[in-house]
Amino acid sequence: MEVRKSYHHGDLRAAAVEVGLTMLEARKVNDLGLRELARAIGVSPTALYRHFPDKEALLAALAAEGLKRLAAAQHAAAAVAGGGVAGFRATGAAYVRFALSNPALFRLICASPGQTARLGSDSDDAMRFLMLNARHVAASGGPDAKVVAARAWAMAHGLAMLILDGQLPADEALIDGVVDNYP
Amino acid sequence: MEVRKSYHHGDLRAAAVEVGLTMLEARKVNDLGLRELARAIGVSPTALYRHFPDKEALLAALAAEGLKRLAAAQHAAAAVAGGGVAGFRATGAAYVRFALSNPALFRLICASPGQTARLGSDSDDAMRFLMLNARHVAASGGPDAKVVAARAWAMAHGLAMLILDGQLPADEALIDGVVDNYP
DNA sequence: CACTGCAAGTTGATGGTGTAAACATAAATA
DNA sequence: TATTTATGTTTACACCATCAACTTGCAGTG
Repeated sequence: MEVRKSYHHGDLRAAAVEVGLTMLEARKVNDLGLRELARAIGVSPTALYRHFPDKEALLAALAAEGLKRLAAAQHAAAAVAGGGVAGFRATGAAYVRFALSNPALFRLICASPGQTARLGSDSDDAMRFLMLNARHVAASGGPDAKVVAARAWAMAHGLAMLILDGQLPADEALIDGVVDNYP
Repeated sequence: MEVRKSYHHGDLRAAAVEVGLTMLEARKVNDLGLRELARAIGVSPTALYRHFPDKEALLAALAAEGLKRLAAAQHAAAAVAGGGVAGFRATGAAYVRFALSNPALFRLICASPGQTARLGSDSDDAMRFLMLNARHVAASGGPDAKVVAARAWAMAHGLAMLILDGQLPADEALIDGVVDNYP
């Protein structure tokens, strides 16, 4: 972390997000502290309160940036795999891979609710893609599209969480088996 | 909480677990504090250190008791539903229902790793039941039994977590749809 | 029964946290 | 240039987990 010459920082908010994300990369649990972050940036703890009302808002900003990166990773994976079911599965695999590569950030994303995703609505971009594929699968005479979507999301999410919590082994073959041949 | 007359408590360890579990019932996140618990029991904070090496061990004791209750709930549900696939699904539904009814405790259970479950081994009782059913399903020409087991667990776990984190609605119909018709 | 040892409580202190209030500085604006 | 305003700093408070040293009373032995 570089030393800052001027009394004012320049863009403390951006620095907080950037340094915060960097610090999160190195940990398995989401235990980032406000004072700790301020120390790393080289600023007094209370300076952060000029840019975030409280610690929760700070973490929410980190989570928002993390969510963007997750979405980008999913987009990229889907693009590589092409459309259709292959793209759908690639999206799920990317979700799990992102979680395993960024444990603390992923946990932070989950813990920052934003708002409850309404499975039917096309609120989010990822949600739109999820429902699109779910409808496609459901069309060929299966259960309701919402159920298909919830199942796919839950499976990827549960797999990621169980591995992160050390309750399932981070076995690549297992992950592929679970994600790649569903539905 | 009753007042204690004697200098010594009698069975502080048991009281800590009991009161701790009671306090967890009232919260959505696992933010139980050591001092807070001691206060509720009516004992000095450091007294707990005679029975637990640190806060983590305290929480692990709570998690262990919670795991017993989860297992009991699953057993009961399976017994009611009878054996076979119906019992299997009932186990999954009980898992989700337990999580929704005891959010903080469930999160605590997940956060206390114990040891990584080896999906093949019959280490745990619940694990044995899971693998038994997975083998049954897998026998009728499907994917590997381990994959079936991981999928079922991940789906129940993911569904519970997404609802707890407010990312999926706690819609009873959705839960039934996801769990009841799988696999 | 008296004495003694040890388990299980206590108080007090240390360094950590998030956050509020008052003050200081530099940049922007009139 | 003078003043307002955004953005820092210091200080202080209440809370937390944990350590060390002290106290209490039950249990077992002489």
